[in-house]
Amino acid sequence: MLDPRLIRTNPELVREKLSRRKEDVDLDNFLELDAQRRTYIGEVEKLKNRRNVVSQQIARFKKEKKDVDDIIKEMKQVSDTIKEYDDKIRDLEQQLNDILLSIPNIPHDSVPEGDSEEQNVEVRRWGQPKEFTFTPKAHWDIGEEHNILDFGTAGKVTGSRFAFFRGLGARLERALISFMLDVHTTQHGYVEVLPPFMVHRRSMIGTGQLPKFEEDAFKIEGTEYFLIPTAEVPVTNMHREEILDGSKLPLKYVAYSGCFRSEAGAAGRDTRGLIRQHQFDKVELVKFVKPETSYDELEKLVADAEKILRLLGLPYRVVLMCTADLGFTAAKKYDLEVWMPSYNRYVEISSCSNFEDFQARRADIKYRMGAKDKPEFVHTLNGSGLAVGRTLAAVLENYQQEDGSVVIPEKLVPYMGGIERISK
RNA sequence: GGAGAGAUGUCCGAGUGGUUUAAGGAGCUGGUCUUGAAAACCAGUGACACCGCAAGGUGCCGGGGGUUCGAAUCCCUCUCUCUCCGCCA
Repeated sequence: MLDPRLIRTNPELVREKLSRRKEDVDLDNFLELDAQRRTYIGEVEKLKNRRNVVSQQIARFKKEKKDVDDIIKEMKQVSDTIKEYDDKIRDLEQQLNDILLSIPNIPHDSVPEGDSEEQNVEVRRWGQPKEFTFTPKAHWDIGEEHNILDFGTAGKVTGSRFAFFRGLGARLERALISFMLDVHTTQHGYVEVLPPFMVHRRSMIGTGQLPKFEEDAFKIEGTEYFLIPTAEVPVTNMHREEILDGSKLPLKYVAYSGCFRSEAGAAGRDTRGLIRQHQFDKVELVKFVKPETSYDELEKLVADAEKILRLLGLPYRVVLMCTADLGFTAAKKYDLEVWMPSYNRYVEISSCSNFEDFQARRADIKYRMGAKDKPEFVHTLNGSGLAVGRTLAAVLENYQQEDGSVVIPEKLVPYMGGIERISK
């Protein structure tokens, strides 16, 4: 959510900044309703003041046994008008809020302008894609060969875009989760959280998944609960409607969760394998920071996520998203893309964003330095550290051997109970 | 799922329709006293949000709605917490 005051006082600036997203945003309606709202508030507050004053007068007069019928009759009138204006204001505020919730975040000035993913900018690469002496297999073939991934049975039991992990596949998934959590808690200072996998509507609005993208989410029938599409939602909303102690910032959390995405519109892409599933595991990093540090914190967040790929020895690159590929809520976003041999290209495995105060406004998360200071909105950030299913896919593909076996990355061996290789 | 109890300012806690539209205490800030501190005493201080250039005003006693000239107080509804029962990993 943008600052309504900024829109009111400097609509041209907002318009110009938003135009970099190549999206048409109508601010005129907002400005019009906003002006109306303030007019009504001015009127109704005058009346309320009169009501308060006269109410006390009535009490006094009654005590003195004076006649108050006329005043009460008049006050009835005033009261009705107040109700009328309050209704009007409520209605206007509802409309204004709906508009505010549907306006995307303003891109940071350092974000390149673009109208498609073509204009995303590669920032750096790490590692060399391995030269295979044979034709590398796709991870779903490797997985089925070793009977560690089973998509067919998942189709029978649930439907398409679900998977069974079994045997060493299940163990590898679990090993990756533990490994990532351990690195982020012990080396990067994050506090581990295991959140609810369902949240109510207000939380989904708080982080920006709703109201615009309801068709992407799974909703539990007969309840107001949504399956979380990412741990970002419950973890960011942990501090909703709170005023945090500024001296305790930044707050850093790492959370494992299952993630559930319907992505109704995305059918047809990446239909095979683990890349695009309705349910997947993710280890998510979330930070609450002071505004002046948020861009430094974003760089650190990216580095923390990169660390996992480095420790696993998976080649990757970092890409800065252009304005068209930012998503609704981010002011700036980097993607980490891991090398996937069967795709013969880099594939997104993490997305790290600074939302500035966009989510903080929606979820009402503030901080205060001293007891006398005014509370201010925090900046929130998050990033995958990493998407676990895709990491498993990347491990299978990058570590496959000519004989069909898969070598377990050194750092994962302790988490695999000493197993160094998956083979038949 | 059933029954009951509760939700008040930073904290504790009073307050069942109007004589301060949040008492009293703690805390916090300043002062007196003291070599210093504590204690005591005196004074001040009540989150937060909105409107306004400002003065000031308005809202806020878990959320929302209603009754009334007037609601923390009465009514409806929702949420959460606690206790007991049922069910259950």
